[in-house]
Amino acid sequence: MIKRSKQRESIKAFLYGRTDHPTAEFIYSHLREEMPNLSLGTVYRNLALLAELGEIQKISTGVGPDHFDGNPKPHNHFYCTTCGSIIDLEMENINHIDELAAKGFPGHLRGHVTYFYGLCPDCMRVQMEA
Amino acid sequence: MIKRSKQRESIKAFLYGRTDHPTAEFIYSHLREEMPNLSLGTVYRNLALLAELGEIQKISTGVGPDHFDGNPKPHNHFYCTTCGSIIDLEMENINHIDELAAKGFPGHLRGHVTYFYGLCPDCMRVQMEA
DNA sequence: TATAATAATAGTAACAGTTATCATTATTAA
DNA sequence: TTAATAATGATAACTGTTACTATTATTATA
Repeated sequence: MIKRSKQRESIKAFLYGRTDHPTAEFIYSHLREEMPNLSLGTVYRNLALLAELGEIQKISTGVGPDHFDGNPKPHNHFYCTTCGSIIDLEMENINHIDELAAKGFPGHLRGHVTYFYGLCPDCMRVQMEA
Repeated sequence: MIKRSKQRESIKAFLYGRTDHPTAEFIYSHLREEMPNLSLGTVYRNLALLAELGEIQKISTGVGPDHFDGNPKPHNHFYCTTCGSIIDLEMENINHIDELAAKGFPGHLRGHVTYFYGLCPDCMRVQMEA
């Protein structure tokens, strides 16, 4: 049985109020300005819970810390290999790749995770100037 | 300037001799039977180097430890969410998704990482029996 | 509205996986 | 054969995350 908490609601509101994809640490350090005794463990615990409930998304690139997305609707992400930021991609969906993968595979394929990588617009600009 | 080493060659030979996708720890504990004073750091160091040289592949699912693939040719992987094993998929290539993603993206897209997930054949069998 | 049950918290310790340090050893160019 | 230096083993340190526990907050119900 889930009981509401100020902390969880703040975390959710924080994520819903932005379109970037902050890390647990980032969320923690920002919310702490308003809730000085918020605990990092609480942030992790609630991010995991919210992701499990399908209210937010967890993004694990395998490089550096996980990022979190306040938008729970399925969409693709871009990862900048220079600054580490995550950016939403507006592109047609690619779910047909699941059929391609499932064809002839003897297990049970449930889905896929994809992220695209390269240089984000900001880092591209910096590189041009140098 | 790269100097050869017994350790690196053993690691490479170990990976080239199998079609599964062992972790650094697995490689370490197996090679240690023949090289009792092999160090785990050496395994990590060489796996990173070999991956950088493009002689092997590093697979980061974001869940648990990284896995390594002795086959450096691009191909797709399946990750079993029950036992954690990584399996090669034989499927047509999906590089066209890069064009879909790059279309209208203002940064520089260099590529993508995809892994498919679900239940591997072994875990599926176990589940059937239960 | 008061109480009792229990979910959630803060603070902290512990953990997994990996990388860094550094004195010693192995490889290789000259 | 020697000198330069890349690689090693052993271990410490690090990053990101999860687990533990006593205390506090929330909520169902009396």
